[in-house]
Amino acid sequence: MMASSSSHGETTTTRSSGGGAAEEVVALKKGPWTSAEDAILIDYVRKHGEGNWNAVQRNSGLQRCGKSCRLRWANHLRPDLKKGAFTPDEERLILELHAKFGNKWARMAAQMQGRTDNEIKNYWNTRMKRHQRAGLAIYPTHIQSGHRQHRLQRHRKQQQHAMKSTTSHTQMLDFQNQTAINFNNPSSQSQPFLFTTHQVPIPSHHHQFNFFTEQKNANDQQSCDQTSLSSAAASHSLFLANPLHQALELKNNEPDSSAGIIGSSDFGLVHLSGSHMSSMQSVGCDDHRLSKANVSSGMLDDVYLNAVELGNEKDDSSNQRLLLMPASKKMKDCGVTTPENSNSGLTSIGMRVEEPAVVEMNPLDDDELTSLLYSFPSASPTPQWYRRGTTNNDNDSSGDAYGGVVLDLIHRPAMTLPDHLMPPDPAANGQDLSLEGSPTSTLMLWHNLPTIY
DNA sequence: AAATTCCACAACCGCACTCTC
DNA sequence: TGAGAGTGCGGTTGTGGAATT
Repeated sequence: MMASSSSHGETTTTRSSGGGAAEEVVALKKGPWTSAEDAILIDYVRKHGEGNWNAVQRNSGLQRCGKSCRLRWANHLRPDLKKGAFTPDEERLILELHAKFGNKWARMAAQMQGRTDNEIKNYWNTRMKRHQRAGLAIYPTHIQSGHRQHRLQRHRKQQQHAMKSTTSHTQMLDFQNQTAINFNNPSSQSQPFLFTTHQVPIPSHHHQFNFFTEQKNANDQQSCDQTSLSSAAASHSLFLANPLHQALELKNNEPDSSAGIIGSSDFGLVHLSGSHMSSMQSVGCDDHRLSKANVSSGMLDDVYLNAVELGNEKDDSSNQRLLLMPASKKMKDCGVTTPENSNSGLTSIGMRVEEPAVVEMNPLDDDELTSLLYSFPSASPTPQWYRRGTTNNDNDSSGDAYGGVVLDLIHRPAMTLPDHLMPPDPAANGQDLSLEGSPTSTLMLWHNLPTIY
């Protein structure tokens, strides 16, 4: 049994020995490094090389934990580090890399000679804050449009594949036309169903919207391919790159936006809060061999994902189709961590974190996201800022700037859900997902979905 | 000049992966 | 095959200095 306590920059680690007496092992220092400590560490690495960082403390007398040593070396003492502010070229590169990778700082750092993930992360975060405050777009137009064009291209390709594909036990989902959405009864784990809800106190929402592309062979569970709705939101910055999302975030930051986002706390599709936005990431996974890639950012995974991606592009017979599947079932089948057993990989909005490489494979684009949003009940109570956005209030600059998008969203006719789209009786299956109103009612409230605070 | 806010940076923390035994 | 150590990564927090009020 190990216990740690920390005070005045020192962490004392004790280990209870058999007799019950606590044996003091070591007092590890915390806080800023001194030049003397740096010298010891540099000397140690010069003699022994990098790695085995826990041995540094044992062999050099440095009262720092291995992690701290590694970090200090990697971020400050490494001889190949580039010091000083980022050059304009580097700043441009960061933007491009972030558009490509999302918040994968280590991967970005790997592309930037002499720069550390921490540096890039700090730069990005402060820049994000600044831009958020100023209400500016995160990406310059050329990166934004380039990225979008790239994704649209892929999307069209995927759509062509989908159109060619044959029908199987699950119906094809056409996001553009909002047809053939298969919401099967979730009471049966084997049945496809869109939602999994878990009654977890905010902010740990696990309300997921999972989408799977399925290979031709429906029985080949290993070849399943899962992406999620949040992939359309991609990284935080990609999220913000979308005017709709910008609008959402801007609105959400308003003092009077206490009720929620996307028109309603009851709508709940997107849960955002300022403090959580930084963790917004892209989402997705591939087959079960790639399930680890869902949470890993390893280069080998990248290589593999890229290979898969290339293969998919070349192989017209892959016929990937978008399916709505029960998240827990499908994800288990794919070897993907499910909300039931892990919080990891979930964004603050309850969306699953995706490997950026899969973002590129993701057939969902912002358009599909918007289409999907349309597929949800829209006639929900809206907060003040939301209603303002719909009235073209000229005094509301943010509503003005993004009003078109928001307005379009809310002014979709309230949809009615057929019986088979109705969520299950919570009492019957233990799921706490419910709709308020009749299936034919135009007012449907998802009253247990996440809200914005 | 003092107080407050903003900003950049360093460091820590928790989680998850990989490797070895 | 499972456990534990080592390591990497991303998010968050703490801190000191600059800028602003």
